[in-house]
Amino acid sequence: MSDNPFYHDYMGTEGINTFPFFGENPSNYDQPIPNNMQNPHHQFVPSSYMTLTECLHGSMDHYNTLSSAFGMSCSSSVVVYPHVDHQDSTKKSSVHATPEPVLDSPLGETSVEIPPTPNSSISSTSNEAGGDIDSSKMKKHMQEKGGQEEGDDKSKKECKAKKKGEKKQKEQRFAFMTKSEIDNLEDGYRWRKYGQKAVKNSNFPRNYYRCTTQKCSVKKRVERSYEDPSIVITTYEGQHNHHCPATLRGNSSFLYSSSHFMPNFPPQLFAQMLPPNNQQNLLISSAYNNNYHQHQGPEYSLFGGGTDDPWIQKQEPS
DNA sequence: CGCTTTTGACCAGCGC
DNA sequence: GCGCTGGTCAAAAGCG
Repeated sequence: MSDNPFYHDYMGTEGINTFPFFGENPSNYDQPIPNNMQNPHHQFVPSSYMTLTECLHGSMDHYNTLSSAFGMSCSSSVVVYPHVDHQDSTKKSSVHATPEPVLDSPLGETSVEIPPTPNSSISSTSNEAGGDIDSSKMKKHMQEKGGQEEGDDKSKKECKAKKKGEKKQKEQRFAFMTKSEIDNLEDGYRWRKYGQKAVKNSNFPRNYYRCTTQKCSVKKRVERSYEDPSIVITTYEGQHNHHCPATLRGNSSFLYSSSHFMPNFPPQLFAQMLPPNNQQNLLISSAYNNNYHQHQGPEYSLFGGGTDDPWIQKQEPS
C-alpha cells in the first residue's frame, strides 16, 4: 500500500479491484461496457482505459474519453474524488458544506487536496458486503429489545461496551459532484429517502437515502453546494451487495440516455481510475477546480448545458 | 395496499 | 456538563 491517504481511505483493504458501487464480486468487473455508454460527441473507447494519472497528464482525448465514460453530457459535469472522512473533517470548525478539490491547474497538476467535509464520522463497521452494524441499527436493536425488561440493562451495557470496544471503521465512501438541476441523480439503484437535514451555512438541505434492496446497507447523501447551487454533491457509502436492478432488468438504456452522471458506468474504468500504488495524485476530473471558477463568466453558461458546458468546452480549444 | 416521502424527535460525537 | 451539529428513526401523510 502506498502512503496515499486516498488509497487507504478509498481503497480500504480491498485492493484495487473493488469499488463501492459494485460490491466485491470480481465477476462484476467483467461486465461488458454498454454501447450506450458511448457519447456521440465524445466517443467512449472501451479499450482505452486509462489510469488516473493518464487522465491528468494525458491528452484532451483522454479527458474527453473520461468525460464520456462518466456520461457527461449537456447539462451535467462531474468531478469525482475519493471521499476521505478524516476525523478532523468532523470538527465543528470545518464549516465547508462543499468539498472542494483543489487543482492548481486543470490537467497538469496531480495533487489534489482532499476537501474537508462537514460529515460527522460514520459509526459503522464494514463486514461482508456492506452488512454493517452501525449505531443506529444498534439502537434499533436495542429498542426492539426494549419490551424485554429483563436483561435490558445488561444488553444495553453489552451494546455500549461493544460500541466502545469497537474501533470505528470508516465505510468506504465515494463522493462526486455533478452539475445538475436534479438533486437525486438516477444511478440504476433504488433508494429510499430516510432523512433530510438542514446543512449549516447552506440554504440547501442534505438528503439521506438508503438502498432499498434487502440487506444492502449502502447509503447515499445528496446535497447542493452552498457555493454553487448548480452543483450536486453525492456521497455514496458502502458497497452494494447485489446487482444494479436496472441492469438486471435489461433496461439500462435509460441510465445512459439521461443527461446526468451515472455512477454505474463500467467498473473496469473505475478500477483503472483508482490511484495506483505509490502515486500521490488523484484525479478524477477536472471540473470543480479553480480553473473552472476562473472561467465562470459571461462567456459561459453554467446552466445552459449543451456544448456551452465550460468543463467540456474548455477541453476542446479551438 | 404497499411503498415512498416528510418531518419532528432523538441520539452520538465533538468542542468548549 | 452543555450546546451544537450530523445522522437516524419512525409515525404520519402522500402517492400510484
